[in-house]
Amino acid sequence: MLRSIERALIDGLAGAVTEAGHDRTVDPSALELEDFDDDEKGEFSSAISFAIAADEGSNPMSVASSIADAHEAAGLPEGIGAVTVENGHINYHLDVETMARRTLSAIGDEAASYGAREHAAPETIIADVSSPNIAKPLHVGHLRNTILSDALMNVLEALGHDVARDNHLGDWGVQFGNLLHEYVEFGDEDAFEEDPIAHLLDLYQQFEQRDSMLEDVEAFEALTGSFEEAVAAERDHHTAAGKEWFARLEDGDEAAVERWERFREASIERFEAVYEELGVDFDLWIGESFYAREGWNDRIVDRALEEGVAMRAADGSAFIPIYPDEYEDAGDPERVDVDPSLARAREALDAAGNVEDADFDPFYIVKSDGSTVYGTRDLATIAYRIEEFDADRSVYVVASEQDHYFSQLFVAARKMGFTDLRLQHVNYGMISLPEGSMSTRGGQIVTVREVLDAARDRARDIVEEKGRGVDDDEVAVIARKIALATVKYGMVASNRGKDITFDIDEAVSLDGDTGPYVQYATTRAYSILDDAESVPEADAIDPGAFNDTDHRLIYHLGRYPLVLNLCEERYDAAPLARYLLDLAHVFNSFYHKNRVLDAESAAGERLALTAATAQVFENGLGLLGVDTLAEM
RNA sequence: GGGCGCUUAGCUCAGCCUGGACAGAGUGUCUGGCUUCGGACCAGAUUGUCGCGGGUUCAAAUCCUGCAGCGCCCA
Repeated sequence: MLRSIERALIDGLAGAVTEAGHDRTVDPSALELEDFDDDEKGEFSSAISFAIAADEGSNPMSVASSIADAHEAAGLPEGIGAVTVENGHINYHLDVETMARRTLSAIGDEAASYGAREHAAPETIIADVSSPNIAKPLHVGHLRNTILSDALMNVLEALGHDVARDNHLGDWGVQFGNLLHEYVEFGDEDAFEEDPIAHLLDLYQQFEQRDSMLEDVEAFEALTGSFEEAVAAERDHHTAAGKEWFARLEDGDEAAVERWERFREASIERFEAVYEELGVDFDLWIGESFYAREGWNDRIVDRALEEGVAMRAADGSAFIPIYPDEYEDAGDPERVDVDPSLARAREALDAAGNVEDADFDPFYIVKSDGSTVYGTRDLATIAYRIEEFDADRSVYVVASEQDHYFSQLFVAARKMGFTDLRLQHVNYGMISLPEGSMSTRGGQIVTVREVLDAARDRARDIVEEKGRGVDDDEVAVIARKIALATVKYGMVASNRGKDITFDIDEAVSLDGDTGPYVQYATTRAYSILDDAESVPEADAIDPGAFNDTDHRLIYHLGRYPLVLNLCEERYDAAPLARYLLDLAHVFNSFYHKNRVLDAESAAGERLALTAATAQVFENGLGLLGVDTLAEM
């Protein structure tokens, strides 16, 4: 409703500007949506009078008045009750009765699909989400990724896109050769059965620590050179063995593949338990290994070399050269501008003598030992998504550490001739934990398991202390849902690009801007509705019966669809999370100021409004993956 | 050495992309509110060189630019 009024206002404003004798084009940015709280500003306002006055050398106040008069004479759009001029601004005021009637009937009619719509330009979207490496536990980074991408994809689906979530597992690469080697040499069957991921992580770290051991040794100059050499030789032996195991894996060697599959299956089994607890689901679990084992990587390499997009280096590696001026807009097929030929790279290489010093960035697709890398598999994934899925957009929900990598990948893809697909890196900032909030066990990673357990324990204490109408056997279930709300809000309430400090104490304290605050408001709405004998339909109420406090709530309910649009624009779920916090504030204030049940007037109207609010909470929290609670 | 990003109240963060009317929340601190639909709440008070300098503009937290600090990536 606000959206259609906004469009009508822009058209009307453009007409009024001309009618009042001013020469100025009016675009949508000329109109601003204001908060409902301010009587002076109205709900929509325009400052276009200042720009016109500056051009004409006239007074903004009189320009504004002339436009407002012209607009009023031509007729204001339906739903706008008045136009005023204040401080040179043109302010439009909603007709509150129309707003109430239209907003409440829209929510009543559309119910669970209020806010959702058919998209004018729907896309088929495939997104890399979560994407953990197998043989390692899920950590807080995966937590943010998984929760953000789940919410974002839910929103995109609600807005009419066709979305496939692909858990793009990191299940291929030389590190699994290393792991196979460690396992064969030092692995323990029983320990693996007991807790496969923990055991594999130990082996993995053991492999990696050989490097740091070497550094330690180098630090002690007192030690003899021969000891240093011995350590280096030991390290080299294991590195070579790891590479050999990965080569065996790539060749399909039975002993290698069989073990690797065990690692993969055990990891996935553990991951699935966590995902289920988080309440998230995926459409695809393709993983990097698929592209290696099904020949997609080889085809990418062949194609890149045959078409002269990639070049061989002296050491046998192959790369696609990328020039600094090509990065801009590579994600957008309509604006991308790259030169796939190698002429420029050859010149640069001649001038510089070697790849490192040349004036381009090499995007490697084959290493000197012939094995493939990340980039090869990501190019293969793009080819697959175009050929097998006919996707319009390939989305990568990956931490912003990878910004540079993805801008290179996108340029490389364009050079490969993959021009039909929109490529988008949805990056997000790092998560850190405040000092002392949780044990990080000597600098090791903080796992999703640890965060969830801590959140659940805190939530349980609070439910036991403050819960009302909660039976003892329900405490655990409710505590779990509250814990999830705290964690999800902690991950998604900040704009995705920003690093966040996740303070579990603050998140679970349930005071102020937290997930449980929104849950609490919803529970209060349910509680009122429960006590009502019946809730009137939206078209059976008198829209003139509401007061200012009611209007404020209605206005916020009407904003909901605009908020989803904003989420799509930014590819972020944070606007939705914050909107629901706002709505909870407004609703809490509403029922404190206004009696609902047995009110002297407008009882039925406020019940209908309460029902509509509960509906919007359900819809919005549902997209964020947060459960509502009848009791808490 | 090169590139990207961040810097707004004591703390955690919106607002910036698309410039506009006194810069907003939460938290903290202080005050008030339960015989009334659930006090995990509400009402009020308090808190700012919008990192620093320069520029563009009728108008800059917002756009451009230089610098500083922090983070990340590449080498």
